[in-house]
Amino acid sequence: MEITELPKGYTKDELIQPQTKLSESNLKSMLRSMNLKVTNQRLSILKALNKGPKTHVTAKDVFERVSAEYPNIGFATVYRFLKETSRFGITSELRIGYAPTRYELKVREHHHHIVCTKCGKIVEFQNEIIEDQIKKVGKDHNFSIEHHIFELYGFCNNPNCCK
Amino acid sequence: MEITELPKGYTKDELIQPQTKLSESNLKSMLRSMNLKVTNQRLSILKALNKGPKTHVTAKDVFERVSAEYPNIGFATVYRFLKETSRFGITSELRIGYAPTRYELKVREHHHHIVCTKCGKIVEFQNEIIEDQIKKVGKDHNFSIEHHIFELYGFCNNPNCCK
DNA sequence: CCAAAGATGAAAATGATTGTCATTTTTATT
DNA sequence: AATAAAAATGACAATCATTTTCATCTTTGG
Repeated sequence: MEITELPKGYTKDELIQPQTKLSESNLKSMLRSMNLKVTNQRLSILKALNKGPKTHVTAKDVFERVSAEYPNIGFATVYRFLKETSRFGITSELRIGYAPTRYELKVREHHHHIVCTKCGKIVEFQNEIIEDQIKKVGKDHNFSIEHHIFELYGFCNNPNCCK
Repeated sequence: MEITELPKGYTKDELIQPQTKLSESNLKSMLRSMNLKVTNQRLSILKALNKGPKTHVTAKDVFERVSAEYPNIGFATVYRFLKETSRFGITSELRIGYAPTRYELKVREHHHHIVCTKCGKIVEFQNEIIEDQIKKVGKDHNFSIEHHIFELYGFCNNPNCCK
């Protein structure tokens, strides 16, 4: 199986941190901190990003969620704004395999993913030793590391995973 | 600067391992090990992959190199075959930022990349501690890890890097 | 040499993402 | 509250990497 989409949901214990509730004013100050104007569309997009249980969402996912509230919203608006959130560090971009880019609000703790290439299951993990090594590698090569991509792929050894 | 292409060349000391020369019969047995028929186009693509100094090449790069020898080769042939090489583990796919997929022959030693997001410079590195942790993470989460993506992004602190 | 099985090239299709631009909204300032 | 400048929006076209399709050609085992 080629991974082209993520699983529909996650069980709670596979998430590093449960979904956080963000108030309207939280969201507004997010926008202000980005020096962007506060619009209903943007608030709605941020709300969509913060809506569980699926926390890594594509522009299409967001578009669908927001369309319910704003039936006229354009695709470009969603794309444009998602890109800006990542530019401003509000979200992180997940680019796994050939699937469309996924966005995730950075209110969640820093973590990485293990992807099962058979069933598409995603499990999150954290590893301090790796984070320390990343800092060391940066120092050794005289780079200021700003961010990193780190994804593991393999097979989950679950009995319920498709063979 | 948004990274959309890699730098034209590498200085020797930034490469984990210099380019290896592969003989025609090496290449042919590669193809046989993939259970694929031996065609001039495929040999030419493998040669292109093995031609330095740029070791991470896009389908377009390969297409251009091979076109010199086979002016009629189709883009689809290149894409199709590159994808197969990666499926068979002959190459690894590099997907950095929004740039087109890059392929790299796996005759080179396993390594990762640090990408300067200002000037596009790429430096390769190896880190045993991280490799060990990857194994550990897989074990801890009951996954058989088959491969991983790991790329660092930041700024190279070189005086010659564009500010 | 011959007949599958497989590979190729040309061109169209796909699908995510981006660009354009006329219109509308936000917001700081009267 | 009215207003003007700056910014955002939506519709839609354009890009661009990658895939598909399919009719034609090659490879390869017998």
